[in-house]
Amino acid sequence: MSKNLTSRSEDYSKWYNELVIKADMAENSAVRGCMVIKPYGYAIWEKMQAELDRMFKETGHQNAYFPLFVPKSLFEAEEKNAKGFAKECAIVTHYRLENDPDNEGKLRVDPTSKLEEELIVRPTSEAIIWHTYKGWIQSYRDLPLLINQWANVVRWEMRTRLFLRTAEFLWQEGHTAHETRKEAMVEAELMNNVYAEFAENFMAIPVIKGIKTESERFAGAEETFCIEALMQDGKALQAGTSHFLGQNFAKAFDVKFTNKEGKQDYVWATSWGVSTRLMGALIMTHSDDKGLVLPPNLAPNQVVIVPIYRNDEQLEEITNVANNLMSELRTKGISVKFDNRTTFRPGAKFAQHELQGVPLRIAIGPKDLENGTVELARRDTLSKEVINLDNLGDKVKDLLKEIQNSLFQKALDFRASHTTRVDTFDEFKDVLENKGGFISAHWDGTSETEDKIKELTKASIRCIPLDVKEETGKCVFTGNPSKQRVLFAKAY
RNA sequence: CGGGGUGUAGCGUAGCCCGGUUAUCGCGCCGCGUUUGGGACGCGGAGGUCGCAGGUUCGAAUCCUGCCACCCCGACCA
Repeated sequence: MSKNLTSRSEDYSKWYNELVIKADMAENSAVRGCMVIKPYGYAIWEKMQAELDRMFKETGHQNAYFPLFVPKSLFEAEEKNAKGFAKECAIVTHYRLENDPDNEGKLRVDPTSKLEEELIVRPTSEAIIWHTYKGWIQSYRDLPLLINQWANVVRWEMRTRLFLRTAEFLWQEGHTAHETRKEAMVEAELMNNVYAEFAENFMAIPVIKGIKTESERFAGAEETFCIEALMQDGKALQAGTSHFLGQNFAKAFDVKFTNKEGKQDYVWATSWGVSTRLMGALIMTHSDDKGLVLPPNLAPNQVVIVPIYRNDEQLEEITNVANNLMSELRTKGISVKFDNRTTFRPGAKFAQHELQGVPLRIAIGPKDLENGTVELARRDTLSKEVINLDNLGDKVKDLLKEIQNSLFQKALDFRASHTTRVDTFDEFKDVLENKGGFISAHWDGTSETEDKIKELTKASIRCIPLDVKEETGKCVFTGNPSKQRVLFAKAY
């Protein structure tokens, strides 16, 4: 089995299992494609949650929680949204089991417990939330309503892929209500910017901000903003979306307010979300054949100290040095772990910490005790140096910052070298097949052309970048006039 | 749901075509000892419904039938 992380998606699955997540389905269960998030993986998710939560609150949002179950009548209220998700819903039809008279010791669904109305396990929460908002919004004084929810959702996909498309996943979903179209649009773009900032500054993943074409748009949205990232294997990954929902949901759920002029109007809405899919993005952006590479901002442990010793006296001395070092690092806000397990030898520990992506490793052995030094090793470059203990705290702090930046820069360089401007369809196919990555090409703006290209090449329009300058040209497929280039890629 | 593939110990596997001792090997696990600056070594040990059910046979991991599960490709996937 190939260990090459940069080749194909199946290989990533191997690493997920080894590193942070195990897909562990119950035997004979109808539920497929669920995931177990192991403690180390969950610690990373918690880091992401904490930072996102901070950013949401800084932009005026509050957290709340809404039910897992959505009555079918509410679910179907916004037609487009319902239709978009109809094919991938888990549905609760009964509420009780009973002993199976034909099968000793087994249970069966009690047919008398059939629900009057089926409950949909939320694939997203617009319906239940907008139903609730109706009771919360009467006046412009109740607006804007800026709420976020951390939750799990279920989407019964025909085919799942660990991390990137699991049947159940964790995410946050923001749902906001506004007085005006303009304000809602500003909010949708603002949150897309928050996601971009988070991806780039915190996760060290460069992203393209853009809007989706009509056919890739969220069901029920009028505009979908997105951030698109490029993975090491040349495929694109939608890392987050933020939707301007117009008045669609307000109308579907009858959410009206009295405006400053005393007139009734429907509110304007947005919704936005990122999920545990970001952990897939993290792995596929930075990891190498030795395992995970974590940006320091996301690492549960930024530094690990490994003692190397022959006897108890040496261990004691090393422990003293390590304890001093740890308190120095901790006062500088650096998270550090002393790996003094006696059950593993140093080499095994090195390999384990590399697998887990700990950004910096400090080894302290007998030679270091003599010389007042330590061995400092970087996970990202795999380089090692022996340095003096003096001012080690500052050195470590600087190095962590440098690793964070260098991971981002490396990913950015990769994206730049895998973004190709293309003007003919032959070239388009050639680049897609032999190089991969983003293709910047002219498009005539029609869904027909987009569909046709997707059918022929499996590449879709990932987004219409927001920062692209207008440039007249001819559609790469039809030759019809075009005003700007869009980004194509094969996507997960 | 269509096409292809695979099910043997916690993981990865040999054996299957051509039926025949106690089902192979590696990793991992447990015990003892020696080790410890890049995944240690020696000795000893535990662990198996060979996916499930039926059939053929003196005898089935191996042949036949049915079923189940998983993986890949497609359909599907804001």
